[in-house]
Amino acid sequence: MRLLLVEDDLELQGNLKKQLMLENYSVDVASDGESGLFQGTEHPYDAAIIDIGLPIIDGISVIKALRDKQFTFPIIVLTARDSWQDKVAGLDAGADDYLTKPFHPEELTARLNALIRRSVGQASPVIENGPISINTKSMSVSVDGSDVSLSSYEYKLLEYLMLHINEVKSKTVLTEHIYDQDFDLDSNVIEVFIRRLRKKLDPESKYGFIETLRGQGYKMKAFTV
Amino acid sequence: MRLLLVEDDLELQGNLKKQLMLENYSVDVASDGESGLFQGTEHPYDAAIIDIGLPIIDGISVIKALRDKQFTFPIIVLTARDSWQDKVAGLDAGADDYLTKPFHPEELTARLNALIRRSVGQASPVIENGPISINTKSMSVSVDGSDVSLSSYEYKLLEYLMLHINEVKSKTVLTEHIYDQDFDLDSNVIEVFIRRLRKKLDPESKYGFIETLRGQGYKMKAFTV
DNA sequence: TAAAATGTTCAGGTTACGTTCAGATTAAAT
DNA sequence: ATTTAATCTGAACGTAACCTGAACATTTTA
Repeated sequence: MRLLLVEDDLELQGNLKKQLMLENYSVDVASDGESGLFQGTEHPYDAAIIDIGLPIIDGISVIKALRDKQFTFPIIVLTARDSWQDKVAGLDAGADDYLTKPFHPEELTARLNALIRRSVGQASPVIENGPISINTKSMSVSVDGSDVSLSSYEYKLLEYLMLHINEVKSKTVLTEHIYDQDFDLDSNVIEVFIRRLRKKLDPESKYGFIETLRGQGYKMKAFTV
Repeated sequence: MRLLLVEDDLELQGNLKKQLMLENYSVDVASDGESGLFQGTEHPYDAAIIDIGLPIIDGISVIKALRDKQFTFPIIVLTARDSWQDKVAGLDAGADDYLTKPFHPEELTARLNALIRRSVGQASPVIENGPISINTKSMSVSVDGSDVSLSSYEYKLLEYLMLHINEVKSKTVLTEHIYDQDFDLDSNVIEVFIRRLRKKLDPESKYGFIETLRGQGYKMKAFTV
């Protein structure tokens, strides 16, 4: 974990850096707003600690500038003054937390840990297979980068196949996994949905995503890109 | 945004609830740890505010229990005592932030806003998506640079969708996050508000911001500028 | 207190989707 | 080569899900 610490009080800066390094962080320091902002845009930080009262450029402006440039790492504001307006201004500028000096170093590290824990988070729920990509969270599908809109059941079927790439799935199995209650198995719904999927995903049949294994079922072919 | 407020001082509870509702939050309250814990497990909250000193079950235990049960919404701890050990204990139990009484209500709402934004991966209080831009602080909305005035519920709905861009949200989920107490789910309020939003944000339907996924819900489409 | 704005319900119109069907194609079996 | 069964394919249909304008109810503002 790499941190940026922007603090003009050199004694405090040194102490905090020491404490943070004890907690196994890598720490870069800056002593004024300008170089803090520069550093923040140049390196990939996991979090930043920024004093409000800084030479050249004040802390609030640094935070605003970073957020404007779409940097999203967590930021903790340090404020010497015990004025709640300052804290609110910091949070409104895009900071995630603040600490009022003086504070116990344990407080800083506890908050840092909580913030960083939260800012990392869920892996992206995307399944890819060659030109096909599906996002299970947004239930969206794209082929060769362009979106394809599927109906509910079309999507369910595709998702199941994408989750079992290269496995042959019989119509019975597909039916069971797509419908909750048991369903009339004499129906040809699966055939119809497979047809519609093929048409939507691959109108010119140039890929042949879904293979038919007569008597056995269907298979989503694996593409080694 | 739906909040849970657990506070046994009824006067403070009332004041905070009023203040939070002014900020357009839907607020459920509890006055002891036991019912707070129960409520927290029963409804889908976007954040919780929990006092440390509570009857029946103390705040720390409530937080621990919620985190044990895998609830991940942000939690802010209120502490009457000015002891940093208490704060650290709260954070270690799984809280994301704390406030020491007495505090200014503005501080609470500023921190809440920041936390909720952060919890959905949004660092800045301004959320942009193609031609739409909303400011979660001033609750103002603009499309193509010109202001659009929304009613309270219209805004709540839009904000929730903007905080979850590209995610499909069912009418049930939308209802739960927009209203506090449970609400008649047979109603078609969501449909009506979606309709009004579409009309106000995109009168000529040239953008199609909000997509309908039949049987699943609505989705705020991501615009890659 | 009246008027305006907002929230909520209602009812009828519209459409997308799931489902079925029937005939055409294809592959396997004899 | 002929038969048979499995799959393909386009189209049709009925039904919820959704849309939509307006009415009614409630809260806020003047």
